[in-house]
Amino acid sequence: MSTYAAKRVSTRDLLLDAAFDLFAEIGFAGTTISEIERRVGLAAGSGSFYRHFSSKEELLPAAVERELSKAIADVRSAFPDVAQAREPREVWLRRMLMWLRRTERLNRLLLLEGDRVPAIRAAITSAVQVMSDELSWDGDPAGIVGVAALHGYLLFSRAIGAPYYDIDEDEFIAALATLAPRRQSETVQQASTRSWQR
Amino acid sequence: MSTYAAKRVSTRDLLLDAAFDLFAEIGFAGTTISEIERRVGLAAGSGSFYRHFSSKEELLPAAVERELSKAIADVRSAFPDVAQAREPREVWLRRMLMWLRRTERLNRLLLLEGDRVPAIRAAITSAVQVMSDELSWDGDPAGIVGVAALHGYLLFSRAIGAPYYDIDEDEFIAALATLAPRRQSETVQQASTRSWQR
DNA sequence: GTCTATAAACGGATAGAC
DNA sequence: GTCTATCCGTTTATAGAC
Repeated sequence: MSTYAAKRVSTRDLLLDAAFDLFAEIGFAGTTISEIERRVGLAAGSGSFYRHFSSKEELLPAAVERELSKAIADVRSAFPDVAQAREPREVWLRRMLMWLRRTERLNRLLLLEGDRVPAIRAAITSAVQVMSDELSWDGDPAGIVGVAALHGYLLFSRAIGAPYYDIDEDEFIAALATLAPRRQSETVQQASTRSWQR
Repeated sequence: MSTYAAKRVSTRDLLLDAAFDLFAEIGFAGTTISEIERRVGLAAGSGSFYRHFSSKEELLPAAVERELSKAIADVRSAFPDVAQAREPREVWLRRMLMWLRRTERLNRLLLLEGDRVPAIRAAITSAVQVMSDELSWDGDPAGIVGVAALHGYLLFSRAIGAPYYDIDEDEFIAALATLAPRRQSETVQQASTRSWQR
């Protein structure tokens, strides 16, 4: 009941955090209860975990739920009142990239376990929608293309262990920022001269 | 020795294919030898698998290697002599999307196990380079942005179980195709200083 | 709430008959 | 090359002392 007691993180929450880290890193199947216990300072292999959760399966949605709440809170505190902002495209792209980094493990878990566990897919998908709203992103096609590109860039840079096609982050954002929808009148002529054509 | 015998797929190759499917679907840790045996028609739980491979670990790089060979061969037969092609951006984007679909499971496996198994990361990364060359893609920044966007679109559409931000494939490609670098006069100042900025 | 001990099931791997 | 049978380590989960 004391202020101190209220501030100390419960073992249950520590377990949820450790479990989420492991699930996102190596997947649900590869994660053992023993490793989770070890990470929070419990004796590995003792069933102490089971005083807090009744099964490993029960842990998965609970860990996702907790991480989603934290991510949403973080987005709200990091980008308050961004709705009215009028800003250069590059600033917006950097903000989206920060957001994608913050939610990187959630997205990875979605990729890993989304198929197998529909509840996770639904929870993460709807939370992403909430955060998109917070970021005041109206979802125009050009914006979606930008976010998709950042998504791909981030995921594969991580997977490859080097910048995607050796383009560093600043270069990538700069390239994205200079892309804009062509006006109707320009389209035909420019289509035959651009550099992506061989 | 007979023509028929040469054409019949060996059990070893069936095992490699089944293993690859499972690894890409549910990951290495989540895949059991029993399930692999079941998929190729062997009795699940019998050690028949071990007449072909000495361990589960040995199976992983072998399965990736086989799938990489098949993917490269498919790309060559599907897009022969594309080097000289002059084509609209949208056609190029659709071709890249086809390629990404063909290599989707390889990319998923890279995401899943690349960190844990450097050999897989290296093999897939270098094969992707080979295929990029086959597709005669010079890797200009605008092109890389396009491929990254398609990558993100494809991966997350699959993970979400619906089109990414509810934009269907044709719309997405159309949006990508109409994006072009703004003219120098509009952006040269920002663009030239961006790379040095933090 | 955590520990020791242990049950029960599972998964990787081997031996030997056919 | 496949099967039955089995070994053994690991993992999930429970019981009971403190």
